[in-house]
Amino acid sequence: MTTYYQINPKFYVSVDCIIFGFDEGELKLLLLKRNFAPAMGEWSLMGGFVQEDESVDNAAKRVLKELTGLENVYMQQVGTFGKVDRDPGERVISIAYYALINVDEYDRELVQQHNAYWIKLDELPNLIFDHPEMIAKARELMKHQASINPIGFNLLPELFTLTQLQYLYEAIYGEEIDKRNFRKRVATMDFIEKTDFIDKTGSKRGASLYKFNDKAYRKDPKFKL
Amino acid sequence: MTTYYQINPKFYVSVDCIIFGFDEGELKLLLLKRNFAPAMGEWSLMGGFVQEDESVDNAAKRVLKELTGLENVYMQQVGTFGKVDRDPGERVISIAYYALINVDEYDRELVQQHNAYWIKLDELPNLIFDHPEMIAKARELMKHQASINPIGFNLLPELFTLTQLQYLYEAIYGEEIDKRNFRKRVATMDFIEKTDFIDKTGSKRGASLYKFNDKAYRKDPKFKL
DNA sequence: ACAATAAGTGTTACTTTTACACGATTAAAT
DNA sequence: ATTTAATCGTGTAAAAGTAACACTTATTGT
Repeated sequence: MTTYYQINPKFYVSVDCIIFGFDEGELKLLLLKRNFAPAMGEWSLMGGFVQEDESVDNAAKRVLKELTGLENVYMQQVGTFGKVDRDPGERVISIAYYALINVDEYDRELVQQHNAYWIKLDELPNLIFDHPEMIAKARELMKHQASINPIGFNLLPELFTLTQLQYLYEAIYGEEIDKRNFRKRVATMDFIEKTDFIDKTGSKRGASLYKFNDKAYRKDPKFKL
Repeated sequence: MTTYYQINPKFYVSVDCIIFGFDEGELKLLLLKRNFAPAMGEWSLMGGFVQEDESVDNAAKRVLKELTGLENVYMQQVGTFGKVDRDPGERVISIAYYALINVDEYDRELVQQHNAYWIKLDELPNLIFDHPEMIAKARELMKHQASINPIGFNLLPELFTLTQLQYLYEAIYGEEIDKRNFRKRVATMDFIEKTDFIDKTGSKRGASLYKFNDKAYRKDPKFKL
């Protein structure tokens, strides 16, 4: 079409996914022990190259689906990493996204095929390239967004106890939260609804199960935890 | 080197700059009335293509310098815009950055050569492509960052009155601020230092001029306005 | 029946935020 | 010389929000 663009160089563009899960009271990331080139044998985020026919956002969704089988997952762009030598093989500009998934629901077979494992956030191995920087930025961003938007529920099953919710937020913030103050705040948010179901697995007494009501949230979207 | 990458497509990658200035009590953006292709005659952000030998961040700095002559400017990445058809001419993936500059200091001749003008934020013209979306996101991000980091001072001259500082934050937040409460908060931040200079241009009485002391800030980096 | 375990529940002190009005100073006009 | 006009600079009190803190309840397993 125009000749305007042609004097400029073109680049490989990739996406990298920081996939958060919440399991056994801890935040974890789904990481690849690479059994493919480049950097075979090393740990990395799940990534892939943007293709001609897809937006960058859709590339991130595709890459997440390739690993987990999941669609309609909450994802957020973290930032673009564009140092000249960030990938020692070739120049690649990469856009990082984070995803919040429920660890009960992903496709275990696909994950195994990719040689991916859930690793606790405080036990991360060495990772290739600038992936540690991507993770650090994703963590900060997720922490901030989770404090003012009800996105944490993406990490929980549909029904959850208040104790589970509190442990999740303690993991996100990296600090303990007072139980009574936490429950007081939850009580102000009508979209966190008590159900008639009881969870008996966590205690002898049993704990009420709650659910997040998205429709009620959108009527009065005020969230703070 | 490896053949691993070669099956993947490459893309033009550009940067677009949302350049904020503060003048006559209002926030403004430096926008181009394009006298070049494509979209000649229309309004746009200042942009440019990433080159082989520069990081994406450095491309943004270069593009800002091409228009304003300024270096060492506060810039922040806003996000990456990667829809397939966002540029109708060719597929271009663009990374938006915002910059905060002091309107007393840019190179007026360069700006004139580029046919660029300062436009009030609430009087923006129609802009090409997804530039309005970039601006909206930059504004939100800048507002948030300016509330918790002392970056607003980049928009002011080295010496400023408290009234100027207040008007700046009113412009950033889009709402009025109580004068006494504002000054009380400023008084808690020792790195906003009163100087012996008096500004007589704004009032008959004269107002003390203050300056931001970066070294003092770094000793006790707590900012909130 | 009692021991063990997690669930559930209010009050008080403290901190932060908000609302609000007038005298001081000086240049310019009369 | 006096008045006018304009912005600068200052404190208090009420309200809202946040933080600290400990015991009873319900149930299962021994």
